[in-house]
Amino acid sequence: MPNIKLPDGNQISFSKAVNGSQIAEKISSSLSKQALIMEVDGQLKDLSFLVEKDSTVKIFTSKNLEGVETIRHDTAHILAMAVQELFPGTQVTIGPVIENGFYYDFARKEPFTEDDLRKIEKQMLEIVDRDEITKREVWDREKAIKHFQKKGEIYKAQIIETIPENEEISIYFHGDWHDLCRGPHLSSTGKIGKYFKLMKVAGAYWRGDSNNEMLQRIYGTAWPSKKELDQYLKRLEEAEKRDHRKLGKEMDLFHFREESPGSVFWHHKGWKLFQKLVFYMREKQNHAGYDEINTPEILDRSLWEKSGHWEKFGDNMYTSTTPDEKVFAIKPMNCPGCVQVFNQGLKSYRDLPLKMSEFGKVHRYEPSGALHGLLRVRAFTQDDAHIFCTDEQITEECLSVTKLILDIYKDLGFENIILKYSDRPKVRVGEDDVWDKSEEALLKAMKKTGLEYSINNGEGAFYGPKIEFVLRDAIGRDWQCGTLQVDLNLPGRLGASYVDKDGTKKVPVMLHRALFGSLERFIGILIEHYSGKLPFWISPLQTMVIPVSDEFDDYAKIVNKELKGVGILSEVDLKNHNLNYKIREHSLKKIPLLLICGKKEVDSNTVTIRRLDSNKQENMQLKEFKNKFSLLSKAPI
RNA sequence: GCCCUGAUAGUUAAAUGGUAUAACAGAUCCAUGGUAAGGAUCAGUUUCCAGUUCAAUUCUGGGUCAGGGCACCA
Repeated sequence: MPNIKLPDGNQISFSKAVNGSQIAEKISSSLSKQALIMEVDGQLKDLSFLVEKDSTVKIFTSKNLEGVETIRHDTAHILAMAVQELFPGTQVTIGPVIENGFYYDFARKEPFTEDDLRKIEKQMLEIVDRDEITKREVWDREKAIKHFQKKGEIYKAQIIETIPENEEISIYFHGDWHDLCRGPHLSSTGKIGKYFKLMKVAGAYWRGDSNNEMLQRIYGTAWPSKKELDQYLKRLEEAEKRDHRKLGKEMDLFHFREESPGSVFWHHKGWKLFQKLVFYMREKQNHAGYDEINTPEILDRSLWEKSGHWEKFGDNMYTSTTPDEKVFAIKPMNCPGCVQVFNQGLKSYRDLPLKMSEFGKVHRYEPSGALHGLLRVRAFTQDDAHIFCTDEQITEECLSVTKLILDIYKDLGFENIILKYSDRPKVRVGEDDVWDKSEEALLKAMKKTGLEYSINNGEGAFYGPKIEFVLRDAIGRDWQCGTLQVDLNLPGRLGASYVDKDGTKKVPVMLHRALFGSLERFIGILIEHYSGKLPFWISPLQTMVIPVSDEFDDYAKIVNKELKGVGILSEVDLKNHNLNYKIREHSLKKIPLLLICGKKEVDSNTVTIRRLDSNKQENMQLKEFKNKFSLLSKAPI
């Protein structure tokens, strides 16, 4: 006699055990048609699950996230089914739901081709049309392992072996085809609908471990309706349009070449953008009490051995041997050099906190497969700083770093920030009790910020725990940028000390922090966030002066010169093209303001402004324009 | 580093076992123009190194780099 409690508070009583479909039908006939999956006392279940005792039940349709995810999960299963029908002998492994879709990993010698994907899609549609009923069975563990081993499904057998003892081994059937799965699933293959697409094939290690064999992963997307599928595909297209590698080329900002993979060749405009950001940061940091320093790029091996980098970070370091056989390393981090600056001269507790900033260019030998435009390079400039302080000052300094970071992100148009906290990694230097102290101090500071955070176990730096600042861009992607690390190890290893109140020498705490992280990477993110349409003050070319015809070249040249004179980044286009042509060209190059000069402007000593992405015309006295926009062209400090 | 896919004027693309095709950009000339392409005339050791072949940009092998992933990470 189960009493079923519904989310709206209503209760329905049944005279005997009922399944989800029957409950849905009782609620309304339209719900029974749309029902996909249900939740019984907080656990997701198949609609065929029999509810025997009093329970709270929620029914989900494709309007709920749970429903959509089940559609994706089922689509992954049907993908596996289709692959095994078309390519017998292929082993199935795992096929989880991911954001916007799913993937399935297969073990098969021959690679899947693009053509194969289209064939598989066809087969999947056929399976949907067959509308095979889903059946669930619970098997004995040993029976299941033997069964899958016998079938040649070695990976599935391995998965079963790792399922905890207290969990059921459930097998889902669609006709004869069956697979190990926790479930839940839709009631038949027809329920997933036809709005899915296989996107790409990729390699992926078994269990995500690079020591294991590589499987073939097929990625797919699935949605409840054609409209949603089309919207998703459209969004992907839009994201491609703002790819910083494409825009960087079009806007003439930078390029890469074979002679130095992962290192940027900055063109003039890209470098201007870079310098503007550095200038802005420098001012911000000066105001926040930092002293800028600069340290060598190449340092003797012995320093890296002392700091621990040689042992813990050596695989990522470039080294160099001189003609006289000395071994140097090109710095992968700025910290050891900075500690050496701190070590010069005696420091008193009165000097602390001492904040030293450095725009340090570092080199890291990243795995070739990791390189990705500006977002992952081998040579990059950090807006780095190291804060030397006492134990008691840690929390306050961490808070002031956080404030600075949030302030800067806001100026650059990012307001949506989350924090990620990472504690001690496996490969590390220092004693555990020192780590205990560092982790506690950093965690305390982070909680005090009141911002949303998540915890990543084991992902700290080798010398200390860290907070990472993750910002969300205009199209909802997350980028990890700033970082803040508490380090109780390196100062001691490199012999840093200060004289305390009582006259004894003490080892200072060192905080490592970067605001953008890497200037290169941040510029990549900025370009994508703004689709190349950078705010006026950061834009490396702010105005283009365009004469209506060559009769007005002289006036255009004067305007250009006057704008440059007040610090506006301006150029004049005297090429032999008509006005329409030039407007199109410079709009595509994303120049914020086009200034048109013709007879009207010459006679009245004005310019006509055309803003990027607007076809409105705005006439203004040249003098007024200069006053207004020279102010706007400056960084907001 | 690992898996898959690629590499052709400055850019984006097309084609072919036998002289490589176009658009745009660039240069020159004509048109002197009012808010997203006005018209005409001029350019590649087809990524590198081998091999097969009378002949390779095309087929085969290798290198390098790039793209999509995995692993790694700012």
